[in-house]
Amino acid sequence: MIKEDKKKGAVTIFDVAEAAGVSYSTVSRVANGYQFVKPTTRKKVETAMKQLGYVANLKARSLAGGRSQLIGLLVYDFQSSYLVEIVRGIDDEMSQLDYDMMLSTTHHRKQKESAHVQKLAQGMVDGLLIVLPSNLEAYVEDLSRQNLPFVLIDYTGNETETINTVRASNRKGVYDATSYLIQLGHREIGFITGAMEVGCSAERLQGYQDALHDHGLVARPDWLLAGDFLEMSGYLAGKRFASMTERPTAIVSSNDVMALGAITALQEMGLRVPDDMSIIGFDDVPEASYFRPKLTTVRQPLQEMGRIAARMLVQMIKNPDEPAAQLELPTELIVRESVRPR
Amino acid sequence: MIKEDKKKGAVTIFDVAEAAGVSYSTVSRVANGYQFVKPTTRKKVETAMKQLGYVANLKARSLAGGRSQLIGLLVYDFQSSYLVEIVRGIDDEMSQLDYDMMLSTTHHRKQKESAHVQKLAQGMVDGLLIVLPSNLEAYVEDLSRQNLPFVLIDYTGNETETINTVRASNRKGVYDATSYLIQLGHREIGFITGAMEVGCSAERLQGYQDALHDHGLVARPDWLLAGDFLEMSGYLAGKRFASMTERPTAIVSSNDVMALGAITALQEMGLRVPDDMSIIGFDDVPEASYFRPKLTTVRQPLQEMGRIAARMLVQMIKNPDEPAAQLELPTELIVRESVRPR
DNA sequence: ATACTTTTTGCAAGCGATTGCAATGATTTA
DNA sequence: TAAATCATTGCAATCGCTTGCAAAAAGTAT
Repeated sequence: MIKEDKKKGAVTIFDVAEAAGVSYSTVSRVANGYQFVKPTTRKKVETAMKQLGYVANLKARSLAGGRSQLIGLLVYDFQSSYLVEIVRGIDDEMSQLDYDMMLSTTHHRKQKESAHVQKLAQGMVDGLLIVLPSNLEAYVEDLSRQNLPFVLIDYTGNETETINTVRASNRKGVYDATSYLIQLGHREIGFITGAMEVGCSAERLQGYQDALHDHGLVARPDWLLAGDFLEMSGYLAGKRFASMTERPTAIVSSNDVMALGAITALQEMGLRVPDDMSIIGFDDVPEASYFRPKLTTVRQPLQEMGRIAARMLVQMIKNPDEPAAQLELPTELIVRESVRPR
Repeated sequence: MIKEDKKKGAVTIFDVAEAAGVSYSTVSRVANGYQFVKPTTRKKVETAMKQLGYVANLKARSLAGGRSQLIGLLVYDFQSSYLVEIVRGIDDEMSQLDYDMMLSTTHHRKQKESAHVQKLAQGMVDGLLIVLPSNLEAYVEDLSRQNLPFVLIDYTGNETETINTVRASNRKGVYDATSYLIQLGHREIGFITGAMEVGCSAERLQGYQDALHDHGLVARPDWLLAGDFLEMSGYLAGKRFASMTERPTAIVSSNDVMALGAITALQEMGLRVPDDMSIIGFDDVPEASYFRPKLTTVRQPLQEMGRIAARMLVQMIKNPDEPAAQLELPTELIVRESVRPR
């Protein structure tokens, strides 16, 4: 009845205040769980809120300085399973922590990145989760200045000591994968790189090179093919490898999607995997185990990374003075069917 | 210089107004592309905005009644590829239309649905895109009352004439798939249903039954197994089919994920697909073509559905008087490797 | 130059919350 | 019983922006 007065449906704290016979500030305090409210008053207000179906207006709340229970999620793409997996982890955790997320996709348009960051920051989020390849310097400063908490996922850069990051052990993961191949008797091992503007690509390459070196092998430059994390580049690399007169007996790919592309290419060229060529990926995206042969790969705990980043962020939001942390999660070699002893 | 006065970084319209020597309302008008602003003034303001790096504060803007360029996206889950595909389409289109999206996942918690809807609606979005199984009555009324534009994706219900929906031809898709099997000589055809609380499940089942009927075949009740769209239920159905003494020669599954589960089960029981059993899915999620045997399936244009829904919504936002439309997109039979003539 | 339009601008009133500060009531202490 | 203390509550100012309304400026016709 009472609420029918107003034209538009929205029930405000004033409506609740009137219904409960208290002032609007008291309603606000109840809504925010402020401690100094007389229990009986609290009850009255809560009843009124329930009865009127009051829902806080986020824009107003966060404009006035409160929390919006909204975090921003900035990713560069949404097509790759890699990102979807991370987002799944984030979504899962955030939804348990009662946060919603605002998703912004830059679609690789570099110039848009910092505009997006600005928009989100000045916008309405309590914190930011960022999965972007690089170009960080452009907005990190802005963010710190506005002291908006943020966590970088899978970012690999230098001056990282003062900011929160969550990543996987890229170097070690590839190092282990390469060592595994070597233990299986492989001596001629090729490598497909990721997009080199992304920090982790260099780390993975390093893992490959270190492993060869530590086992007394030398990396042949012609077996180091440049990829960009997309399937097509893996496919092309596969074609290249297949048509070499001296070809390696095993290949390490900087991610699963390229590995899958490479296998397709190899098969098209009449080579069998793993009989004629072993291949190992990185990430362990869902497709890796659907594909036949099932892909042997280095699992990066993507969902877990998302979850942890989410928790870190909420932690930062609650306590902004928390010192920054850099987490590196362990990777794990998942043995399936795409590798065979030499 | 000027902006350094303020403690916090945020540049407001007041700062811009001062720098440009005009009133704040003028700045607001320029920011919103209002027509009655003298060109020279507009230029001055724009220069000042650029120089100070002004970014509109969304919360304030939408609180005051403006647009937020934000749409809400309500899904019940984020684990299935089916939803991810739809979201991909939406993201793609929305980002071109310069909207951001706020993602809320209900994680199947029914009671949370309407709370989420409320939150988003009272929150700050200009419109809502909803992918939820059912339970619609609970909030559709709320939405209409607040006249917040919204579009339902893949919703199948009755009283749908007054609301915007985008869906695929579920019945026809399964009808075609079943007919295809029949044309290939199959006479004994099993079926795995989806979760029956979801509207499209009934439609798909109907398609199966209609096809059998139209070809003079009768549906055997013991070949109609209940699934819930998740892989495990497909797997269990596969086991059931495999262990029947009289088993069908082909199976139609209400979605791909269950079909994949069923194939796994059949293989485990020593049956070859498609040699001993043909199977056909629905959706055409990415996994369908990675799997071996590659899955023959009915493609539902998921990304396209997302894109179209996005466009419809933006249309509604711009012109709220637009009449509601119900779009049904055609499905398409994708022939791969999991079906063989009887 | 005067009166009348038509553009451009500025002021002020919200939008729906949060919060510091002051006032009220209740409870203790002396 | 008065004074002092502490939990409760209310008022008013703010957050940054949109917009109706009225005043100022510019342009036209007389």
